[in-house]
Amino acid sequence: MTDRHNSPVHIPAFEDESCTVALRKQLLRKNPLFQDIPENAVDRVNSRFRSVSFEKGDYIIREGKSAGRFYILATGVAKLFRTHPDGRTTLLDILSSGDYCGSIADAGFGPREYEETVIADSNVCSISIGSTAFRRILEEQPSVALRTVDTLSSRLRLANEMVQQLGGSSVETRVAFVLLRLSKKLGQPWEDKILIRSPLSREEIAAMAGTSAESCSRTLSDFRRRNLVSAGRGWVALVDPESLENLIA
Amino acid sequence: MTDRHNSPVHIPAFEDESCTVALRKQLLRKNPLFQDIPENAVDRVNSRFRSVSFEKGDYIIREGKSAGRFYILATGVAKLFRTHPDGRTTLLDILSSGDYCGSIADAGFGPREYEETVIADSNVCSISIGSTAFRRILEEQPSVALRTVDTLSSRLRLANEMVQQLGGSSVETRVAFVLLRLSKKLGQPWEDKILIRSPLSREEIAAMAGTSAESCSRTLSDFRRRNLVSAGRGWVALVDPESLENLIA
DNA sequence: ACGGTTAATTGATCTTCATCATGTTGTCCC
DNA sequence: GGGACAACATGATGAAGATCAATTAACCGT
Repeated sequence: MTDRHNSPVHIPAFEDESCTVALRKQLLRKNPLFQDIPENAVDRVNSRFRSVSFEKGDYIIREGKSAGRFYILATGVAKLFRTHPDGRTTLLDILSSGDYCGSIADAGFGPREYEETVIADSNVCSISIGSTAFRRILEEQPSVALRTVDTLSSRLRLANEMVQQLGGSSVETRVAFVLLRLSKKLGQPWEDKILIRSPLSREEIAAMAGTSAESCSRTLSDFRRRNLVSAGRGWVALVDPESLENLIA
Repeated sequence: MTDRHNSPVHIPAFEDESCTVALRKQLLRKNPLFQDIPENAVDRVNSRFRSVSFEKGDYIIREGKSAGRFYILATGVAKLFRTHPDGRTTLLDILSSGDYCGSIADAGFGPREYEETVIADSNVCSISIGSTAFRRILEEQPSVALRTVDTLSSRLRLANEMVQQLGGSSVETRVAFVLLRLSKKLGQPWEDKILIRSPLSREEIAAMAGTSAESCSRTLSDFRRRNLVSAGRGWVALVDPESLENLIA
């Protein structure tokens, strides 16, 4: 387990970023959703949001609670999951800066309660808006609506890919798939590898890949032997993404 | 196997509907996406679509083919699936009247090729529009954009539910889940039961539930013994949806 | 109504993976 | 730097389900 030495747990990616005012202000313009709104509309849109911070471990949204707000993450990471009736949990995604969660649909359409839970996995700064107000923006700013449609389409495609993987692949393939997906989203170069910038236990990878923590551990050990990944307590880095990609195809 | 006698294969649900002009014209107004466009815009929007028919077995869209069109089904059913590299197939959804498929994103955003395949499972009439033209409608008619966002959100939620099921449940649960989902979408009362209005082989149910045709058959046999479903060659009807629902929870 | 075709069923076997149990090691905190 | 705790690793076992094989019977055409 030589991998474990010189662990990356303390490199900046894993530290809290501060949630400065400047950052919160610039979030809108950096966010894909608002990329092409006209200059003169930025302030008006911006003023409708308010900022909200969460401590690590806080619920951002919670299954069963009454829905109605929409959040965009500025800094930090959060975990999006669904809970089975028996208490087990399926990790659907890890959200980071620019990602959003919550409900867009309001009273008329869709469920009145959140069906997913989002928990801050580090300190998180976000901006937030009520669904109804957000819908007003969508009406007034067609470009935002188009971007929203695009982003939702893209998420839907990812979800469908996941359904395909879970439905028809081995544990090895599913774990490889999850790692690649996370690295594309949260990857950061580190010592010739791609480090996944999020605390990530075996249990959590397992919850994403639809397997058990033990099987996940075995698979990672195997990947390590084949020099495909480095992994330690709470972190994973990809050494050879191409070969992992081949495992899936 | 007394179930099999008096098969429903020939009741109207399974017959082709004709694709009349009147029907095609009314499609827009019945479709959720266009439900609240102003009266005076209907014709303008309508004129941008063109109608396309498909014979049973035709490809409507095909993985790997260059994307760029958007289809709304008027009559008939079609199957939406993804193909694994090894040729196996994951059935993601069964589309029927009012459902749509294809790409909304155009050149700038998203992949240039379809990532899913849709095959007509009966004769299908649809209306179709280029992605770019559709985006123009989204820009001009905010209500359509909102509806599109809502529908995508709803589909995404369904996909996430599916991920949860596939990731953490037994074959029995997954099959029950798939049957319930299909019955909600394609259910039709028939002899005190809810018939699923679509040709549906064990293989296809299996492809949706992420299992093998044999396991699916065993599960259905068991459900039949417990008086939860009726099923024959190519069809399934729910006898006791409540109990099936309990299997999932 | 009668065969023929092919989906569906059922049984037997083998593989994969979840689970349980136990040992190991990184990380945190002093 | 050292001890404690929790995460991780790994071995053994069993259960769920995939796969292979053989039989049955639903539906179709005539």
